[in-house]
Amino acid sequence: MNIKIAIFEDNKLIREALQTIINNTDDMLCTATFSNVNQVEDDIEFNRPDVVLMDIEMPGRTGIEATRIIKEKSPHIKVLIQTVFNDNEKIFNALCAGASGYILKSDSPEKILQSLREVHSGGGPMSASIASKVLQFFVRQNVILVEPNTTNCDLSEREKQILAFMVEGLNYLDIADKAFISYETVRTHVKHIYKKLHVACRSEAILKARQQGIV
Amino acid sequence: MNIKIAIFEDNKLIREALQTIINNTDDMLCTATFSNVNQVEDDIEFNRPDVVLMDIEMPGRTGIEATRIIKEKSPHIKVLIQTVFNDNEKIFNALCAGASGYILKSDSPEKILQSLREVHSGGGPMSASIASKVLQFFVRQNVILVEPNTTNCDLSEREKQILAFMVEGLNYLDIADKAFISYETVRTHVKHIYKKLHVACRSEAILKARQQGIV
DNA sequence: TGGTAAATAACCCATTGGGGGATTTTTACT
DNA sequence: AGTAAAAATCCCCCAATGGGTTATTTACCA
Repeated sequence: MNIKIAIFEDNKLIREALQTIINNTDDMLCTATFSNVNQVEDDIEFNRPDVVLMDIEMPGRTGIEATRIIKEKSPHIKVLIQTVFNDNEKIFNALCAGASGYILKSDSPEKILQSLREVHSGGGPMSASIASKVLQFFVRQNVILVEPNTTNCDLSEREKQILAFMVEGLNYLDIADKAFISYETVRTHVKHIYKKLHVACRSEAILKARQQGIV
Repeated sequence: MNIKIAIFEDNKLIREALQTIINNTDDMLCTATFSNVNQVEDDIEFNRPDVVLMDIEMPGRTGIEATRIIKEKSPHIKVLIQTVFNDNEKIFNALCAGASGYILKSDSPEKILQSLREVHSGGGPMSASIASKVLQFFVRQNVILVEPNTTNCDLSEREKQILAFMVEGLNYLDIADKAFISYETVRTHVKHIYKKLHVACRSEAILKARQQGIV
């Protein structure tokens, strides 16, 4: 029943402190600790934790790379990133790598334990101040490029069909065959689709289609 | 020198209260107030504010639509969204529409004035609790689709130059002129860039370049 | 000193995208 | 019912893009 936790942390003192804290908690068990992520694939393979507490800064491979590897191999394992830094881009990268939550090392033990429980139950704990900065970073960096469901979906049924074929990777000729219309008609539809979606090329249209669930 | 502010707010009491607060502040001037956004194009055209204080919920066209229109026509105008709601999706949509910041109507006048100054100077004020919720919403909704800095940046200096020209919107011929090389060489570089960035077309390359700060 | 990477350049060819224009069918609205 | 708008269909022209291949020169590194 206990939450099985693995710790990746290069600092021995911190590592052992975390282990002690976790093992003195009723509903948790620290089943393994590691001082680096160089064998993270094997470590995870053999240890099978529920949650990984991951230091973002480590000698050799970083915690972000390790997070990506873990989430690729075992998407069900939650990763809680822990760091001394408050670096928007690092946090951003960690989130992209699949981290479930993000806490600071300065957070209290109670906060850490609570965050471990939260990620385990599917939540995404993150200190509000961190979240605010990251969001601003997103907006500034134009990471948020999705136009939400407003201007689109005035695609006609036929246009949606054509777009779906495009998402499948078909070229105009193949789409023409599948849709029983001429090559030129496909092109006309595609032009209309681009205008309505405000895109200029195929891959942008596909991106939007996916993001907005038009397909 | 004053920050010129336009208010869009359907509630007359709130609208006039905001106007009074702003006009009693040294560095700000409320140059116009509107009870709806149905003529927002013209309103902005004639009024030319620095910052727009926008109610998200209004009869007729919503503040989100208005925000998108404003940012399309006048990207330099900052929009500060104000609402009684704390709805992740609404906030998300507002951000996508180009809003610079997001505050609650329950925020104090001081907070509102401070936020107006922040957006005007390029910041993105947002209550930390709102940001946290929105971020979690993003992660859950898989809005964040960006592959962070992993495989790229092995671009050569020359390739980065070419990519920068592409970001500026130049075509092959113009890039060739600017870089003092032949059209064909530009094309060769571009092909290499695409391979290294794992993209298949110009706009994808530009997207990655922006997101990963290669430019 | 030989191999590798980068920069340069050229060729061929298919596909794509943008600009028109045109006709017919369907839908919608008065 | 009649008309206007939108959708669907088709065609042409042409510039730009993307992929592949090959080749030469330079520079650097092991």
